Amino acid sequence: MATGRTHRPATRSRGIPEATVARLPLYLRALTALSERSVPTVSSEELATAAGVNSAKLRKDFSYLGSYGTRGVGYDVEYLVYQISRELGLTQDWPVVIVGIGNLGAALANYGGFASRGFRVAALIDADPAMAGKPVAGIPVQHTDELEKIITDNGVSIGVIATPAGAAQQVCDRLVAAGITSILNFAPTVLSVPDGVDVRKVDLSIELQILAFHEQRKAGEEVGAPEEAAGAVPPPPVAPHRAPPGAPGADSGRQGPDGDVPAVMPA
Amino acid sequence: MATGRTHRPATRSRGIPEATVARLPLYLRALTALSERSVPTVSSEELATAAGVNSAKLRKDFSYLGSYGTRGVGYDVEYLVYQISRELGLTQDWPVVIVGIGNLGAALANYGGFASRGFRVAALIDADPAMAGKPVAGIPVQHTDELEKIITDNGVSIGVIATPAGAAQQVCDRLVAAGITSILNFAPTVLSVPDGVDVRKVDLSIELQILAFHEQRKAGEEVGAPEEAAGAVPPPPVAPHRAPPGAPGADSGRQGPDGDVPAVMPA
DNA sequence: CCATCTTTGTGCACGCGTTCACAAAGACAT
DNA sequence: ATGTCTTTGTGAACGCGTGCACAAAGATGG
Repeated sequence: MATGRTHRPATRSRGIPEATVARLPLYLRALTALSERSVPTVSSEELATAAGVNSAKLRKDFSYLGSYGTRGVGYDVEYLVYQISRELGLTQDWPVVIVGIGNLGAALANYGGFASRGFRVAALIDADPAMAGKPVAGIPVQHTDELEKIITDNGVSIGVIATPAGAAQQVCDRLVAAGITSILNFAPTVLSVPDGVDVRKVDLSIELQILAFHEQRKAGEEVGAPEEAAGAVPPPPVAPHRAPPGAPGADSGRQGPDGDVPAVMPA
Repeated sequence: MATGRTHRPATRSRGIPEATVARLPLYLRALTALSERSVPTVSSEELATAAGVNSAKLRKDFSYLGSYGTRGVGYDVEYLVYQISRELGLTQDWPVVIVGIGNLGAALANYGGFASRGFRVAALIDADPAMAGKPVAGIPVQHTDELEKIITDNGVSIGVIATPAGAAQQVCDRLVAAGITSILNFAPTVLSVPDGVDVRKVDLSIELQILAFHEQRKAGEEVGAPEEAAGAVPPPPVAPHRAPPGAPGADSGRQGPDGDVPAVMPA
């Protein structure tokens, strides 16, 4: 997958493992589809297949929520949809603000899916004065100066950061100071936040790099062990200080726009 | 984080744990920043802080790549940048195709960051005939009919799916049939692929739901145990078949555009 | 009311990943 | 050279997550 866990090792609330929480949305999606087809009940086997997981894992996940199944029959779809929604807190309204209305921010704002499942775009915020007032997805963009006021007035607790990497930490600090306790970060930076604030990150660059790693591995196995040019692994730095011995100019002069691109970006 | 792992449990190639591979891009990013500031060496402690991880973890991660550090000094920045880049396969060119040029697809295409780190957008593909030929981010969009030809002609092995959920599996099948072995999926669907094909997914909806879960938990702890309205947990379905007893109409009639939205979307 | 058959819920074992804690390696000063 | 001080590399313990396999629960049919 393309997401990454951040800090906060075990959030184990009432005993629900973090790994299970991460799968609940998957089950919910599959169940919603079944619900729309008016399927009354579903077995762990069927649902597991639909969600792309192991049936034993699914049953164990559900066991953390309680015993909602009926042996010999399976799970009641509607009931399970309700239970999971409630457990995830989707039965209530979650106002969300998106900061950084560039290409990605605009795409996220236009993304109608927000409305369903209890998430509502309360405001769009951007630092560019030229953007102020301009409607994006039917919502007028507001200037960063209004950030604090917007957060408090709307009781927003979830913020989405889609700014360039350079502005992310600063925006993050302001969001947290204004009372936000959950952040979804699209900027390619490590955000530092105080305890009690959750951060999850979405990073296209990292995902691509992980895929490249496996891709290279696959290609390498086929041939035997091509391992780059010739001398497999260049010898470690013998004279550690100053310029490294074996390090070729491969990545030299690699600055450019790197490190300040809008949302999801390499490195 | 906002990404999710898909199938392929242990990819443990030459002994590099999957968890370590997922962190290498993080280290690389921090190292690149240091490199640009011309910092010659860095200790595991400093680098770990910059990457937002534990120093012991970082050292163990690097130990899988080999002994590239110097005791009493730290790691040579340039050398490490090279080693990690090579390990991740970033020293070679990776042509990528983006399928589904809607809001998100366009945002990804416009995202200049692709260029750095060896990733190159080889083509943009969309099913809408009206989009054909229209340039997005300077690259003319091509029709889906050309998909197979584009893949083979350019030797593309990595594909990005940014189509509506309904079209994702179909597009995925065609990509795989055409020879693609790595897929980054932005559509809110579980893709099934044959062995040997890696899939990673980015799902805004799931990330938001996970944040909502923790947010609800935080709010609940403060007050005591508000747990919804009154009767904490509605009794389990006594008459399992037919309509579930306690299930309120909370999520009823929840179809709408759900399940066919462009890229990242709820449920 | 009993037998059979389906499917859940979970005890258990295993493996991966994380973290601690420290010995060894090497830089640096004297 | 020798000693001190810094920092790496890793052995070992621990905990979480996964998957197997099965007993118990309940539906269903006679």
